[in-house]
Amino acid sequence: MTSASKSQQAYEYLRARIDDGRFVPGYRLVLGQIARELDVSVVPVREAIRRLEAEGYVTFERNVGAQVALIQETEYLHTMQTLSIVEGAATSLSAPFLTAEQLQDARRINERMRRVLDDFDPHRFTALNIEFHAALYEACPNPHILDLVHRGWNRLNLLRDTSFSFVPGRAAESVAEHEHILELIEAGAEPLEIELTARAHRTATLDAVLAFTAEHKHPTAAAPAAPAAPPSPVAERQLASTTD
Amino acid sequence: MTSASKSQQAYEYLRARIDDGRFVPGYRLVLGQIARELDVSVVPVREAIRRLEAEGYVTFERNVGAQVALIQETEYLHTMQTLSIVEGAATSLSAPFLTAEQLQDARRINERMRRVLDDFDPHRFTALNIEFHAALYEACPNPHILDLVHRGWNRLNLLRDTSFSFVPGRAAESVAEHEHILELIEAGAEPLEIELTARAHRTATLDAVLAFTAEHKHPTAAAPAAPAAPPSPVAERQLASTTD
DNA sequence: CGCCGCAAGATCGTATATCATTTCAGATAC
DNA sequence: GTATCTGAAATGATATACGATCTTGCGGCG
Repeated sequence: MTSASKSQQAYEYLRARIDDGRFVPGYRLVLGQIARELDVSVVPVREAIRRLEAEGYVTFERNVGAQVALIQETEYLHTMQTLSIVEGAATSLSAPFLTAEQLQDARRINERMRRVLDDFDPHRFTALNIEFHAALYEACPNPHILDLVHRGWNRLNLLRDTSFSFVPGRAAESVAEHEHILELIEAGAEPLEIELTARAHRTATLDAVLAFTAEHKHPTAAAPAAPAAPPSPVAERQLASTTD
Repeated sequence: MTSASKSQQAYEYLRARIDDGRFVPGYRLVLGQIARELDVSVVPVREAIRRLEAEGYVTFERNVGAQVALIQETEYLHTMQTLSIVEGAATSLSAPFLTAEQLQDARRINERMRRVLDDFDPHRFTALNIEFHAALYEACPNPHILDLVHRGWNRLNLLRDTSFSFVPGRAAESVAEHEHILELIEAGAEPLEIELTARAHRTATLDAVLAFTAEHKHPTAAAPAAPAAPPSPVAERQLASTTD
């Protein structure tokens, strides 16, 4: 049994370490060193890094080398906004194909999330959250959109373990909104309504995180132009302000 | 002046040939042969192909080689649907940032499209169409979404030169819808309205192409399950039927 | 004291060489 | 006549080697 190619091994090795945070953003990826660790030559490692580069996981500079992609301040905003759009679409497109059984599964996952609320474990809650949403959008018949959703979630993983660690109240709201989405799908609601509800669900999390961090951020590094911004649609303004 | 790296050269070489159709889908990419043509060794060519693979332009099988990605029957549908979603979002997000001048530019492009209608040149019309839409979405502040739109257009390029070659009446409708979108933006319409209008614009093209091909397709290869399907929302049903 | 230039080390870029796998033609057996 | 086996040719996979480029630290000079 010939194992996977060295190139593939290297890809998986790097990808795993980037995903779980052992290689933090900015971490320098030295070809020779990685090759030695894997006991291969540098050629397959280079190929793996090319793939990761094309996927946005690492940045590469000629004659300088690769490093785990740096995330800007605004990266979280952009990722969440993008995900809100593609996930909303995927959920809506997926809805007509969900069987009663699959909807039951989703509801069971949401029930487990509700129980986790009592003895709150952000990591577990986030894992269930992914499971719940995946159950709703995986039936999307358009593979491109599905791929975009997966990429969005992956990128989100890079950014921080979970949004729910930061915003206390958000988890409970989230469970309630999940139930609402389930009801819409079961009732055979208009696709657009499902899409916009799913989108709003994500946007609400984004807004909650932004509002929370805006309040709790180190006052030393306070926002320069908006010392006491009103709390409402934070996301929209923040995203707009990142045009530079 | 050191030129771009060999790896980059190879990437651009292949990409150009895939984009303009000299390398048709299914075309076998033999490493050694390409390396000889470019007068480089195979290593940089391999790296280039890894990038193209990650971007979906080529498929790769171990110990067998690479070929230009094959497009399934449904690929056009999926690409257009995905593009309708991300382009709609990008246009909507971009709208608030468009200056009066930029809107003027877009309108001028649309006027040129209108003039092309008289002496119809599908290729030229398509080029202007890209220009028009780019003018409207390029101001989108979210780089991820912008990237998705670009990828969508690129993939569309691979599929066929233009949708407008196929559907006679669609070009004129398209120009009219462009004008409508411009008016919405100028009037400062709700973001959601802009988004859905831009989305519907693309969906309408998709529907027109589907309806046209359904009618004019070789009767020998007729649709198996829907011999005389009603004409209305073709796209939705077609997309649904591709779940397999 | 700080800036500039130079040299050494680190790292990347590419070519070449060798091994592994696949493919396919031709031969052989049934 | 067909099927299966076999071996050579084509191609991909990886390792090694060497030259190119960048980074860094040290020493001289203003």
